[in-house]
Amino acid sequence: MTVTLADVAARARVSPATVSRVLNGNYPVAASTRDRVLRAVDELDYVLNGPASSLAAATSDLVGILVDDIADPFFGIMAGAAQNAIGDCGAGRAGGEKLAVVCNTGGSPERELTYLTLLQRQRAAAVVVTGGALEDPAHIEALTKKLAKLTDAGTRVILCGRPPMPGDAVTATLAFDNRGGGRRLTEHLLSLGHRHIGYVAGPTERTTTRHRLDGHREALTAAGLGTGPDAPDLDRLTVHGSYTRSSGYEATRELLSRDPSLTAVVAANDTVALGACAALREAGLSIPDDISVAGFDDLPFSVDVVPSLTTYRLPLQEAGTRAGRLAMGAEVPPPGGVATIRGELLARASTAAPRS
Amino acid sequence: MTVTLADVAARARVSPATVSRVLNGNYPVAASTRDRVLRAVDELDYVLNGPASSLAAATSDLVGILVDDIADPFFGIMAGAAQNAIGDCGAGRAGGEKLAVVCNTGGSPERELTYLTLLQRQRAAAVVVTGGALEDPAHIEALTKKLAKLTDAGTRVILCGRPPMPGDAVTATLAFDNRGGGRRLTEHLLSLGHRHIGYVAGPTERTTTRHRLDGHREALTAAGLGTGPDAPDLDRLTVHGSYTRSSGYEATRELLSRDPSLTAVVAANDTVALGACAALREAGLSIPDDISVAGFDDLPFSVDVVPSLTTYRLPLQEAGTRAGRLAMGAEVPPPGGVATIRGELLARASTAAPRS
DNA sequence: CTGTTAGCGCCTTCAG
DNA sequence: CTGAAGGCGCTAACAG
Repeated sequence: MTVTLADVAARARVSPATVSRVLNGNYPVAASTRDRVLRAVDELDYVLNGPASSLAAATSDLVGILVDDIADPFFGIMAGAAQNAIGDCGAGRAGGEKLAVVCNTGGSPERELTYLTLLQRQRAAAVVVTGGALEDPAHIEALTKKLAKLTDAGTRVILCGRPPMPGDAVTATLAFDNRGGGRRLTEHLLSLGHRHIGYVAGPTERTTTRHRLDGHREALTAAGLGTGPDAPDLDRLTVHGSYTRSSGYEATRELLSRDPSLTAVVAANDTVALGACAALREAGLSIPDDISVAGFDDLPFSVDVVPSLTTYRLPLQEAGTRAGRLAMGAEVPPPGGVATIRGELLARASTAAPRS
Repeated sequence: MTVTLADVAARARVSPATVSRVLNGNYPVAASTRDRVLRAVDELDYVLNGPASSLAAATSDLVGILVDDIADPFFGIMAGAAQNAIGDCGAGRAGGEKLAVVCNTGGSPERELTYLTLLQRQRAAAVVVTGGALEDPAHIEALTKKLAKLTDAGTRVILCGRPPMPGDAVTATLAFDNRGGGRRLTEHLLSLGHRHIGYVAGPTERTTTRHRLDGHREALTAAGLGTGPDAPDLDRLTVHGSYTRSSGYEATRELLSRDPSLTAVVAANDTVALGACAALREAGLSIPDDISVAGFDDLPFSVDVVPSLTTYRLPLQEAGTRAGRLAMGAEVPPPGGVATIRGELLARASTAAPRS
C-alpha cells in the first residue's frame, strides 16, 4: 500500500542503502545513481517514514519551541523568527528539512513539563524555551532535571528571553536585559521631572516581572526616592496583574484610586500599557499632558497608537533568529553559554515633563 | 545507556508487552500489575520512545496546526484553542498525550506544502489547516493532492476558517461566513445613511479577501449602488493590501486621495481598521463624526480602542476548539463534512450616521 | 489477564 | 562508490 524505501530501491535498481544515502545526502553517491534514485522517488511519490528513520538514526527532525501564550505577539514574533531561522538552515537529514514546531504552554508549568516530555519522547533535535521563568523552587527543580535529561539525550536546549539556569542543563541562554530596561525607562521619567510614578507589574511569580520591577526601583533608589522616611511607599505604588490589556486597565484604575497625584505610569509591557492608557483616558486624563505612560517590548502596534508609546525595545526578532540558529547548531553558543541581549530606550510621545 | 521498555519489564518482572499495555491503557491489565509497572517506570525515569512506538503502531501522537502568521492574534487564538482542545481530549496512545504543534507558513504556499510533507513524514494523527486559501489553481491542485494523500494515510484533515475543498480530500471543514459578514457590515453602514463607502481589502489572491469584498458589494448592489451609470466606481473605492496595520494605513491614505468625500471606510479586518483609523486621524478627520470605520474579526483589542470598533465578530475560539475536537475524532464531522460558522455584527462607537 | 513471536521501515557498520 | 545484514524499541496478533 504505502511505498517504502525498498520500493524506491527496486525501481531505481539499487540497494536500499543507496537510496538512504542519497536521501540523507551525507555520503558520496555517483551523480547518475542519485538522479535515478531521485527520479524513482518522484515517480513513486515516496515520502520518508519519519518514525522509522528516527528510530534507526536515534535522532529526529523535530525542533520544539515552547511559548507561554501563542496569541501574544511577543511570543509570536520570537517563535516565528526562530522557525524561519530553523527552516532556512536546511541541510538536516532527509531532505534537509527540520520540523520546527511551536508548543503553547498557556503559562502553565505542568504543560511546560508535559510538552518537554512529549518532545523528549520524540527525540527532538532541539528545544527552544521562551518566556520568563516561574520563580517556584519546585518547578525550577523539575524543569532543570527535565532539561538536563534532554541535553543528556543529545537534544540541544536553548533558553530564549529567559534568565540562565543553574548547572549545565542547557546548551545556550539568550537572556533579555529586563532589569536594565526597567531602570532606563524610569530614569527617563525621572529626568523628565516625574516624582510620583506608579508601576503596573506583571504576575508576581515570574522572573520577567521581578527583573523589570527591580530595575524600576533601582532607578528610584538611585534618585533618592527608594527609601527613607519621606520616600513614597513603593509597594503602594505597585499593582500586580497579568500581561494583558484588561489587567493593565484594572491595575491602573486601582493605582489612580490609591494616589491621584500620579504623574506617570510605567507598565510591565506594551499590552498592559495600552490598558493603562484606556483607564487614564477614561478618568479624563490626557496623555502625556496630564500623565505620562511607558511600556516595555516595543510590539508592532506601539509606534502606531496615539500617542505613540515610549517603551524599551527588545529585539525579539533577532533573539528568535539567534535562538533558531543556536538550536540548529549553526551558531556557536556564546562564551559561558549565556548572552545577555540588551534593548534600547525609545522615548516617544506618551511621555513628557509633568505639569508644573 | 537510555532505558527501554525492556528494562522496565525486567524491573517489574513482567513481559514487555504488558508494559506496553499499561502505558497505552487500551487493554485490560490487573491493577496490581499496573502498579508494579508504573512504579518501575517511575523509578527508572522511563520515557517512551516515540519514533519506535509510532513505527510499530503506524500512527503517531503528533497533530499539526498550520497557520499563516503566528504573530497575528487571529491565528494565535484559533491555534491556542485548538491546542487546548487537543490537550484536553487526552486518552490517546502512550499516556493519552497528543503533541499538538503549530506550524507557521508565513503565508507561503511552498512552506504550507513543505510542512504538510513533514507532517506526513511523521505520520501525524491529524492536521488542522487554518486561514483563507490561496486562489491559485496550481497551488490548489497541489494542496488537494497532498491533503488527499494525508487522508489516505489515515491522517484526519480539518480545515478551519477556510472554504471547503473539492472532492473528499478532507475530513471536515469549518468555514467562516465571510461573505455574510461583509454584507452585514455594509448593510449597517448603508442603514446609517452612508453612500460613499471606501473598502480596504486584503491581498487579492485569498478567498477570505474575496468573500468579504463580495459581501460588501452584494450589499451595495442590493441598495442600488452597485452598478448603473451614476453608481460609484467600486474598483476606484477599493484598495488592496495585506492584513497588516501599516497596509491599512497606506491604503486609507490612497482611498482618501482618490475620493475625499468618503463618509465611511470598511477594512478587511480589525488590524487593518486600526491602520485606517490612524490615517484618518492624521488627515484631521474625527471618527465617527467625520467618517465611520468598520473592521472584521473582533480581535481582543477592538472593543478597547478609542473609539471602540464596529466589527463582525468571528467566534475564533469556538472554531479552534471545534477544529481541535474534530482532529481528535472527539466530535463527528458535520453532515456533508462542512459547517459554516456564522459571526455576529457588533455595532460599536466607530460607526455613526454621516454628517448631513 | 499475560507471555511469545514477529516484524514496522530505515540506517549503519562492514565487506566488496 | 555500492550491496548485504543486523538491529533500533516498540506494538500487535496469537496463544495460553
